[in-house]
Amino acid sequence: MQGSGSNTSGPSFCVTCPNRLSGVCGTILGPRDAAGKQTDKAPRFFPVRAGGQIAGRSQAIRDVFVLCAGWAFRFVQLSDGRRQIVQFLLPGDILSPEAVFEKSYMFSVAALTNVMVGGFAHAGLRERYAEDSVLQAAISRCCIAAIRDATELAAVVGQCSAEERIAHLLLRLVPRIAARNVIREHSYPFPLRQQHVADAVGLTPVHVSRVFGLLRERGVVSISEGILRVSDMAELERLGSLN
Amino acid sequence: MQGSGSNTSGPSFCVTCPNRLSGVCGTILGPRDAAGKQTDKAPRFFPVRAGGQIAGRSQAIRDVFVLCAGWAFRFVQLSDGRRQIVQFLLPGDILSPEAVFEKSYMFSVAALTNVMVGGFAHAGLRERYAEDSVLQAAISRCCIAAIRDATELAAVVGQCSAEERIAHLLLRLVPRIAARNVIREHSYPFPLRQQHVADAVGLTPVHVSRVFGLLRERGVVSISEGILRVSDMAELERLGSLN
DNA sequence: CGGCAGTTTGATGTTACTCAATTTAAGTGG
DNA sequence: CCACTTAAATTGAGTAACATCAAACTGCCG
Repeated sequence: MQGSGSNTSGPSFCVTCPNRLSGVCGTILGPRDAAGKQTDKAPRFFPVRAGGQIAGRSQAIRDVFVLCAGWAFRFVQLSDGRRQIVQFLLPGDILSPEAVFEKSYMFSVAALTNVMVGGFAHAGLRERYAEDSVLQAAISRCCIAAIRDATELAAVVGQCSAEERIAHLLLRLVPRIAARNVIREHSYPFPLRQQHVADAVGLTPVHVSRVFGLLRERGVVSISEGILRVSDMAELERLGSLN
Repeated sequence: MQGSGSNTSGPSFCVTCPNRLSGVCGTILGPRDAAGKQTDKAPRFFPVRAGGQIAGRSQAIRDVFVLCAGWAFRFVQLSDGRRQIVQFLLPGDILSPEAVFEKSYMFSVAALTNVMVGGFAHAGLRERYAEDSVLQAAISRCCIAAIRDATELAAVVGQCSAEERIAHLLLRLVPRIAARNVIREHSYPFPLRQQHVADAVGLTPVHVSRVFGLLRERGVVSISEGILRVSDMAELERLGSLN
């Protein structure tokens, strides 16, 4: 894990993030201690720069991390440099739900933008997990969501065309972004490079560029200056919905 | 769910299956009642014919199913007929770990061969889940494994060539088959049609046939009469291992 | 023997990849 | 604020991998 260990007192991110994981954050956070001093219950906060790795596969787990601010992504790294991005992480998301149960990370996580992560001591969390049924339920939901998302990704990547894959990615991302942040109606902050999109849907960046070009010409979506504009949601759904 | 509701008394499958899920089975099974009469704790047994559907997406969950005998597979069905097989299920496997927590199935499950499934009443299981920490741990392991497998599948399908994908599939399957059943050294029962392989790795059946042809010529693996022979495990690992 | 499901093979088409050049955007230091 | 530098996106041409279509072949069962 890179980034200094100094503890800028973290923003109270969980109060303000109305996403599916707020339950987890709210529960885990519990007693918000003075200045992020690590106790069994209060988290430590770490800043990580864009591009920096936050967790690596097979690395021993000391903390369970929650993303407080910025974007990150979970990915599988192959030995020859290829990588599959499995999930983009937004504020409030747990970086890696398996961290609660396992001894080492199964996948890697890296920062997409500059981020702030909150780390909860693994041991302390396990203790509370045993007693706290609300926490259990939250983590369960989280794991189930991870199963659903990973399975759906496999289906999309295995069965769908380039256009469908990209549409699906955007379709899943938009409501999650919207729950946190909207620029204007139908405009969302979108810090991904085309390389990220490519790694997430199993295409090359140049092909991603071509598909985005087509979608732009057809007036479906357009991306510029880090902003995603959805002009034709119906068409996007037609392309990217699995059902 | 098809298959008659009559209860042939199920085989005591869990005693004999030394796989990662035996813990779950052993725990869930608990009191093995007289003749499969449904109580809160004892399972009901259902036979399902090859090809028959066992669970369907969005279907309400009444039972949590465990595969007792035969092969099955979990898959995502797209509206236009395409499907992605997400996992092949062997005796001892839970058909769908999310069934413990959710109200409806997220994915579909079908029988590959004739199978016998054991169904545990969802309500009863939930009750026991709240109290039984061994059961909780077993289900957690199961969910974590599902996350790992689905994520790895997404990575393979998203990033790897046809040959690599097929090698990976076999590589993951062989130890699981071996834990239950081996014909001779390096020979394993393998009931999959090439269509199943195709749906599992995101290729067409004819391309699967070609790749199998190559692998056979190169003396890596060969399949005939429902038996998979692995002649060159080292090469299979070189091709199919993610690391 | 005939029919059927599954596999194999060949010929051809399409999608997406590769390589390389160009344009645009985003920083950076003067 | 502007020249300079670098990263990202776009565009074009050629190619490889896989899909599609169709026919032939195999083993199996009635």
